[in-house]
Amino acid sequence: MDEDFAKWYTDVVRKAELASYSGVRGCMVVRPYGTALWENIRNDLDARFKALGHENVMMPMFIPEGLLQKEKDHVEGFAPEVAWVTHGGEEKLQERLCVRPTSETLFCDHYKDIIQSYKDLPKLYNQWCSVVRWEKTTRPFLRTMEFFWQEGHTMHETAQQAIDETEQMLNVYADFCVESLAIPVVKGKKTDKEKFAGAESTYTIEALMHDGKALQSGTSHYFGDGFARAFDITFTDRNNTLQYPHQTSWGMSSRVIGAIIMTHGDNSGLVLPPAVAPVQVVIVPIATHKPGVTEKATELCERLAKSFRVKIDLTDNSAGWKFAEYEMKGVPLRLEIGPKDIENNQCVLVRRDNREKTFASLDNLEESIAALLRHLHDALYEKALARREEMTYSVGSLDEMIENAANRPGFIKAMWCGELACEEKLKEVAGVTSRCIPFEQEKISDVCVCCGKPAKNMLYWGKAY
RNA sequence: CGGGGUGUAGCGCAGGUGGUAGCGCGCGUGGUUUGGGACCACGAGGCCCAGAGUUCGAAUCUCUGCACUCCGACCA
Repeated sequence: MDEDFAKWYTDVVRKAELASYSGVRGCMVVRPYGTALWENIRNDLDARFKALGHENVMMPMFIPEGLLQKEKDHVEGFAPEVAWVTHGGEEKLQERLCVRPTSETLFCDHYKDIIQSYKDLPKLYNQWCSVVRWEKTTRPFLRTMEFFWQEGHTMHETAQQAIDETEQMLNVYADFCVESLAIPVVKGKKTDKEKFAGAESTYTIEALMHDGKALQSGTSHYFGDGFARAFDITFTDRNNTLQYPHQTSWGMSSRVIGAIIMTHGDNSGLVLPPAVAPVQVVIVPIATHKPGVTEKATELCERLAKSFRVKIDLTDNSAGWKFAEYEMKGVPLRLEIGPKDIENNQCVLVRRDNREKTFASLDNLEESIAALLRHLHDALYEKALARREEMTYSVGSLDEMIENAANRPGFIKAMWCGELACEEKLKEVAGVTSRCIPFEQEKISDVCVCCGKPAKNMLYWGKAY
């Protein structure tokens, strides 16, 4: 994986059977294993959203051109990458329809109809869907023309409530990454240059991949009342005066699957965090030709299925083949059971992350497995965190920035004056973009790394996917 | 969208001085195996990316597309 990270990545996607290329440029077939992984991610996140009062809806996949154009910054941001439907059957359409690249405009159009009074607020909607962006270059999960995601769109009585929602949802994403994906993230705010088209402010969680490149893993936007004004959404407030509601949107996409691959994967393939792994324990019976082995292993599988996502492999592939196969697929725990184990009322448990083997009694096996899965999750997180720390460093001067950006992959911490010109210059001379203004600030120096004028903030810089 | 690379069996590749194709893995059947990618036998599988051109004849030569891929620029 160190020689050619890009090839390693696409090999893992293919060999672990997450996705295949399709006949459609830039679009992938998400295979059953990849789909099961996405479903687990989705169910986990969905429960977190619903616990906070959000409701799921389903919007149309088409946006009439006129609707898309209502908010100026928004259309300018997305116009270059939308797909247009111009014909219905043989008939040319009166008005072109774009295939949604994101659904702010559709939600606004609908909110206009259903929001009349402060009593109608807040509206906390979310949808799970796919969207299309006409990307120039694509890679499975990281950037595809059609991708899968959820987009939350909420409307609030006051600016403060909307700001609170924006921050709350960013925290939901960050907690999800840590608790379910074992991926450490940096929480922060995007600079104006990097913020979402039409947003007042954009918040982000940034993760660092194995190769030192950053991956934006979730994002949450505060819109103020910009869209509400553009779409003429108004409500009567508690003092019987007409107001514009305040809005947010937030999204996390199937791209996080890319983050999982590039955060935890190793030379043997994928390594999946137990919380979302389609198979948490794979049972490999040994010497199935010996009497009783298959029966005992099957019985064990049925028993464990009550507590874990478990699979038994009874194919006649060799044991060694199965070991390699499930390592490639990132299954967190392998359970081996053979004639010798059966005699001793035990089995062998092997961790995917460090291949550590332990003999476990069949009597309290559920506890042993649960503990190992917990330890594995923690170990994945600690390892990823340690690597991120190792690859995060500070620079104080422009020369140092250029030198390090070229030779040392990772997050680069540096002070910034707040000017767009400096961001553009750093992009040009060092090839780095601002990842975020982290909530956890630290003072490296008093002056901007680029222009030397007084600095406003410390930023994370880096090369991004 | 700019620069490079690659398109031949499911996958990885070879072949190519023009004469309709081969290897390894995988796949099917039968058998022997099974604690780190087992083995034997038989077998199936290809408009050689697409279109046009040159030619008696094109997988091979010439154009033109398209797809994938890597490196930039742009974006979740």
